[in-house]
Amino acid sequence: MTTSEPGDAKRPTRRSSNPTVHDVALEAGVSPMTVSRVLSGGKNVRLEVQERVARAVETLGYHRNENARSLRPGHRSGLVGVTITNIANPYYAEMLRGVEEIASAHGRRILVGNSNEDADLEKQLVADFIGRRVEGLIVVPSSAGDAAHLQLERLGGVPVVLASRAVGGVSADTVLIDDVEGARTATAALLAEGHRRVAYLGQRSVFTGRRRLEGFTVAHEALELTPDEELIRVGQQDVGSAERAMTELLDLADPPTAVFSANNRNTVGAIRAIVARRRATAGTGAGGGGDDIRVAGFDSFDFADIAPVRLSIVDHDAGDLGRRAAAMLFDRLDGGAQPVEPRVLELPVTLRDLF
Amino acid sequence: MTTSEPGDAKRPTRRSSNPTVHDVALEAGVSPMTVSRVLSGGKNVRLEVQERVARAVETLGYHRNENARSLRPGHRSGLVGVTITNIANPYYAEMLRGVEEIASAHGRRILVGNSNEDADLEKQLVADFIGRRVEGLIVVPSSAGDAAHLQLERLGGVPVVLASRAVGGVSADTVLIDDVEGARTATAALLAEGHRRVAYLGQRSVFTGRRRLEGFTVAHEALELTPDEELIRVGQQDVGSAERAMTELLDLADPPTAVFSANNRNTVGAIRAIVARRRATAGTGAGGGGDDIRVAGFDSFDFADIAPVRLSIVDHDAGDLGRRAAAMLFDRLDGGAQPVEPRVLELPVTLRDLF
DNA sequence: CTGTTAGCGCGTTCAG
DNA sequence: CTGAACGCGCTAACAG
Repeated sequence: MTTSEPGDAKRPTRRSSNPTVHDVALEAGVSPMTVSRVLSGGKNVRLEVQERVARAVETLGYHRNENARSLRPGHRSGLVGVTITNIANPYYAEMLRGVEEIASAHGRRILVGNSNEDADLEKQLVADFIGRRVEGLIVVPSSAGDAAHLQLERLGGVPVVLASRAVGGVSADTVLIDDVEGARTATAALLAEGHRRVAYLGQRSVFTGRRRLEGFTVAHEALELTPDEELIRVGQQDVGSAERAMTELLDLADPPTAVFSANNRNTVGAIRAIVARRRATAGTGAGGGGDDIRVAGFDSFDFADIAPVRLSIVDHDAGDLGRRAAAMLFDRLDGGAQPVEPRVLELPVTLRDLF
Repeated sequence: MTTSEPGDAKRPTRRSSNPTVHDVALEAGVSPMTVSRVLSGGKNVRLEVQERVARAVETLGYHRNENARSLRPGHRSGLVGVTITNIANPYYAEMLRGVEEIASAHGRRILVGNSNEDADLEKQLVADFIGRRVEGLIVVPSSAGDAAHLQLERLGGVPVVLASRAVGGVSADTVLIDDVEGARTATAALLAEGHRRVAYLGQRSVFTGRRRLEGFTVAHEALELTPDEELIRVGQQDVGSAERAMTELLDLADPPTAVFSANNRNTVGAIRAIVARRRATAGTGAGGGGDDIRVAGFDSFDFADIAPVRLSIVDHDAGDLGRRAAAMLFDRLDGGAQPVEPRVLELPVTLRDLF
């Protein structure tokens, strides 16, 4: 044993490291336990002693070690894990803010990870979060790969809320937006105006994309129409590829007269293509394609209301999505007795004409 | 050797709680220490035993408790705290993604808090983060209130990197973008085109706002001009108020012929006002204000390149800001011997004409 | 190659 | 009103 200091103190007064209750106790001339008591409200401690301790805390710049604290039985970590497929996406950023707002109100902090649509990465994140003893998880599930790691049993009983997307085979609390209805309404509006060649710009591999394509199809079927496969373009992830896809559509022998776009990246790309075409054919009197194309799209964006096309937007509040998901989680965490079976919430959307 | 248990187990086999090394050890028929060894690479453990342990881990759904782990001396928490004035702002969202990317590459997770431009909230967040033993902090300092809590001494030696904004009186690593130069260049471009009544839309209370206004002023002074105070509008936080401010400017007896806007909210608002005015005076031949106003603004946005005005944009990469800030932090954390004095990095911007 | 001991910072339990 | 002891989960350091 033998660090064997001459004046051997049990604790060799470490300057560099963080001060502990012990250090504060020394400084205040009391026992660690008294410090602990003061820190948790000061019940049963003389006022004078409380002040002495408070002063010591101040002098030493003491911060109670939450990690050590959460080690005690019964104590919770105060942490919630959030994994998002792309933090930089303004939509999810707003969702994240909603989550943070509610978590904060419930005295929790959020650990945030970016899964980049990669199920393996997501799995690692979740495992790490559980290792840090998060009390719950909010997950925007990645579209690619297996999702077995989200099974409740695999999570060691940590409750999870799926946001924005559901996952096949995983039964958990889920908050979605009404993708099908939004897409259906928007498409129906285009068809009602008489358009019969309506293009679809979006995804098919992502959950929301599938649902929005379904709404697009359903709207057609309600009028006993069948969407032309040639007009369905999927897989564009960014504005650039969306613009190219739209340009291709405009170049068709029988181009669309309207387009429904399943997300704002595609909407912006489509409008760019339309504007570019309009400029190109400006003086020619050709009128070839770009003019008076009607657009409807999911999700708003900065300039939606002064876009130079006739535009309708399927609106919904990402912040609300985050708040609802968080509320659902804390309902399980803090609420009393909960129903065991998972709940699915589908948030409504509204169609807004911007012309 | 004493499993020593007729009746009394030291550990009463808790089903509900998370399994521990102890539980895994029991399941695998080894000691906790062996489990620990396997978990940290399996050095000096027979392969057969490793497999047995691995199986036990799998069966029990064991996750190593990182909080307990980080309690051991020398061990670090693997956490970095990030406070942002507004997570939902796409600009900061992208910055956050940059931070996450680098943190992830360095094996750290990020704790994220929203300060909402409130110094008190920011202080609480920072205190809480330190309580959780974050290894470092990345802070977008709030504009309102005192910032004493960001002093290195108050932080108990936890390194902090200030991002996007500096703070008076706080000397810490800082990553800024070149606000002054960006604003100067953009304004100079307008003046070079002959404009003599150039408006300013932005802030004065926020650090970046002050710097951008400075650039605006400097550009004028370089030509021995003085900006007209009447054309300087500050305090608009959102698109709506920016639009109103711009409308007021257009209503002046001697309206501006160009406008420099210090952020994208203001730019979008300005363009809206201009477009609205243009529409209102369309048939009248009055030409009153809205037409051919020239715009230059800080920060890009969705539709910048098809905006219906002559527009220039001061561009910079928020993701890069985040990556640089994080890199600076990890330079101190993981890099060997570091310079003690704080470093300030000013990222360049570029002016881009979109017409 | 494997197990035992001890203690990281904190707070509950029980004595004084 | 205050303090001592114990253990939360984990892993260096030291036996064996």
